[in-house]
Amino acid sequence: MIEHQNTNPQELLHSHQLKSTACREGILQAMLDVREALSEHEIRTHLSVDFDRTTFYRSFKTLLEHQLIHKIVLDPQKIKYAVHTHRGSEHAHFYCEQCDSVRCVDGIHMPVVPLPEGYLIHHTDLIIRGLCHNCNTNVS
Amino acid sequence: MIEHQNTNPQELLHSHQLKSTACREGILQAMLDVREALSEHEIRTHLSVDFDRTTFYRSFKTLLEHQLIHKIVLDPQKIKYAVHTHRGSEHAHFYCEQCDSVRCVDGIHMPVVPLPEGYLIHHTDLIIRGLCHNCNTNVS
DNA sequence: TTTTTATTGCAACATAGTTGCATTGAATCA
DNA sequence: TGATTCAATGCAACTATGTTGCAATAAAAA
Ligand SMILES: [Mn+2]
Ligand SMILES: [Mn+2]
Ligand SMILES: [Zn+2]
Ligand SMILES: [Zn+2]
Repeated sequence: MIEHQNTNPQELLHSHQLKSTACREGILQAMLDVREALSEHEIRTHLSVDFDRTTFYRSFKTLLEHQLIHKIVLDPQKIKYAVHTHRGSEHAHFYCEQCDSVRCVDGIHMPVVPLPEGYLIHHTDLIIRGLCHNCNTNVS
Repeated sequence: MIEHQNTNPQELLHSHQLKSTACREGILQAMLDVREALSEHEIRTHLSVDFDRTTFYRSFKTLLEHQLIHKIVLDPQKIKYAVHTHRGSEHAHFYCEQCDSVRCVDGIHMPVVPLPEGYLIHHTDLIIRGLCHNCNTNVS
C-alpha cells in the first residue's frame, strides 16, 4: 500500500507558504495521526501542549484559508476538521451517528442539481449520516 | 397555480397531534409567510410577541421531533429552519453566499454513494452554495 | 372545581467562534 | 551584535446557538 508523501506538518506548512508554529503543527499532526476528522476537543486531547482557544481557532482559520484543512459542520455543536489530502477538494463525508466519527469519502460524483435559471454554484456539501461498518456490524 | 392547503399553523399543529401554542404558531406562521428558511433571529423579528429564547428553542425542538419543520446547518453560527411541505423529506438546500438566503430545492435525486461494505445510510444532507438568481444577475 | 399535565420564563451553563489589545517571539536589517 | 519589524500568542470580553433545572403559570382532564 502506497503511503502518500508530505505527511509531515512542517513540510505541509512550508509547501503552502505558512510559518511552522507549534499550534499549527500540533493540529496537523493530530489529524495525520488519527486519519479521521477531529473536533477541537479531540485535537486538544491528542496534543501534549495546551494552547489558548483563540490561538487554536486562529490556527484553524489560517489552515482553512490556505486549504490545508477543511471543516465538516454536523451540528452547531458538532464540528470536525480534516486535512486536505491529495483527494479532490469536492468529496462527501460520512458521519456515524453512533460512534460520532467522520470520514472523508472519495469516489462520489456530486449530483448535478437542476437549479432554476441564473443560479451559480460555488460549492456542494454532501454529508451522509448513518452507521459505520464497525457500529453496524458489532450490534449490542 | 395550485396553492397547497394546510398552510395554517393551527391546522398544521393539530394534524400532528401538537398543542397550538402562541410560540409554535408564530414560528410556523413566519415560515409560511416568508417561504424561505429562516434563522431564529429572522423569525423573531417577524413576530410581534417576544418569547424567551428557551421557549423558542423548545418549540423548535418539538416541531423538529414531530417533523413539522427541518433544520439547515450552514455554519455553527448560521442556522436556518424551514417548514416541511408536501415535498419529499430528502431534498437539497441552496444557500446564497451573498444575500444569505436558503431555499429548499426539489427534484434532486440524492447521489448513490459507493460506501464500503457494512455501512448503513440513514439520511443524506446536500447543501449547494453559490449565488441565487437575484444576486447573480444584479451584479454591482 | 380540583387535579394533572404541559408550557413558559428565568438563571445558569455549554460549545463554537470572533475581536481588541498588549506581550512575546522569531526573522530581518543595519 | 543589536535594533527593528511583523507574526503569533494569551487574556478578556463578546456573539450565536443551544441545553438544563426549577418555579410559576396556563391549559386539559377528571
Ligand atoms: Mn473531507
Ligand atoms: Mn428544506
Ligand atoms: Zn460508528
Ligand atoms: Zn442571493
